[in-house]
Amino acid sequence: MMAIVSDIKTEAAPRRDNRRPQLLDAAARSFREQGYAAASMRDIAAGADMKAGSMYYYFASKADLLIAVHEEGIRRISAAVDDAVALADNPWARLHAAMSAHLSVLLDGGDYAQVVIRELPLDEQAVRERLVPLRDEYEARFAQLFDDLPLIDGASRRHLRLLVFGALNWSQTWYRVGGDTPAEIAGAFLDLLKPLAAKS
Amino acid sequence: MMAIVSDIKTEAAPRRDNRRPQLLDAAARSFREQGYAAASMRDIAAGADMKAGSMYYYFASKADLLIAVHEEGIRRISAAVDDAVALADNPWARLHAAMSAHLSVLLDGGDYAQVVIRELPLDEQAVRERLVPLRDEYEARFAQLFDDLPLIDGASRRHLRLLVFGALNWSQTWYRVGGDTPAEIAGAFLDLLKPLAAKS
DNA sequence: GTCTATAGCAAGATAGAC
DNA sequence: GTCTATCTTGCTATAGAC
Repeated sequence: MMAIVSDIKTEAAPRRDNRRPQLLDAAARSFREQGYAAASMRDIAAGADMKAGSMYYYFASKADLLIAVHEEGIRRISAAVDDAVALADNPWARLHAAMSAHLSVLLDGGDYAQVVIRELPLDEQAVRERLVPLRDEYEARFAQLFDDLPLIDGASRRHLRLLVFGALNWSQTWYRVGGDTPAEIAGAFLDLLKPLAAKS
Repeated sequence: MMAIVSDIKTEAAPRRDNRRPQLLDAAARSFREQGYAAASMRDIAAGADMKAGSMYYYFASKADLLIAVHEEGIRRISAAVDDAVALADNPWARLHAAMSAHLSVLLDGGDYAQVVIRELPLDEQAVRERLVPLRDEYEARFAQLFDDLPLIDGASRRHLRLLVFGALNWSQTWYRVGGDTPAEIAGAFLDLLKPLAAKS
């Protein structure tokens, strides 16, 4: 009997942290639109229909908010890339799938991924130390994909990775909706590099 | 007689705008180290051994300071690339020279060029409208260099330019002094694309 | 949990003495 | 030209009522 009452109480308890997701969405949007330094806690709170003071119930500081946005952004883009890679069955197809997924999330996938790529606060050393490992862990997937490619002798896998990954991330600056799709961009870049494939 | 006196006075007059260059240097350094939004006018002034109020004699606003830094940065990197290109005598050599010069200025050339590449204030529309044409004019040089390459059929010059130029600019994020030199990076990237050269 | 109110501070910019 | 002093505004973060 007591156990039943206790269970009912647990089930009926209001969910905690109910509005944390909206707050995080609003933060991601403000950070993307204005940059981390220029975004204000008031604006972020307003984006979640909240007053500035209230958000400190969920996040202790603006830096914590940025870290949480990065974590969520990395989680999303990692999942998208992993899912896409799993469907491909050879090294070049896996790389193409990963590039397409990376670009899709970065260019059409909302605010989180764009913040991850663009916002590394240059001062605030403590924040950098939290965020850089998140990025490195994500990028390690790509290093593996490049290592697995069968290439002609003399091709530098490291420079190939830096070339491609840099170009993908820089695409934020020139991409426009209505032009090439992410999959087309990834395909066009890879076509330029296919001559490096080893003759089988 | 009067003319002579007048000439002497003109010649003896103190040079105007004497400390504008130091101020610009200090601004470039602060913008690079902290980002435009996070840099403060007080810090910039202190970097030129000046008080904050004094710098408004030279620049009417923080935005004007950023525009002036961009203009000087574009001037420097354009001159470096033009000089390097002039010494090369075929399309691939010209592109390699341009890439090396671009990277040298960007990676080892001080604060101005890094600000040009990295700092486009996301809000402040009026500032963007001043800065984007500066960048576009610079980038047009590279478009010409790619158009001049003799390539095998089917290679997209536009995507090749986006691939290479993006990778060059992104190199700021991974470049470390003591690793590859700018010329080596440019050479390694181009080696990966040489299979696209048309058979002569 | 969310609010109002505000502490405490730093920012960009201006005024006027020198 | 450069200074000091200050205006005005906006910021992050906190306190305490509800």
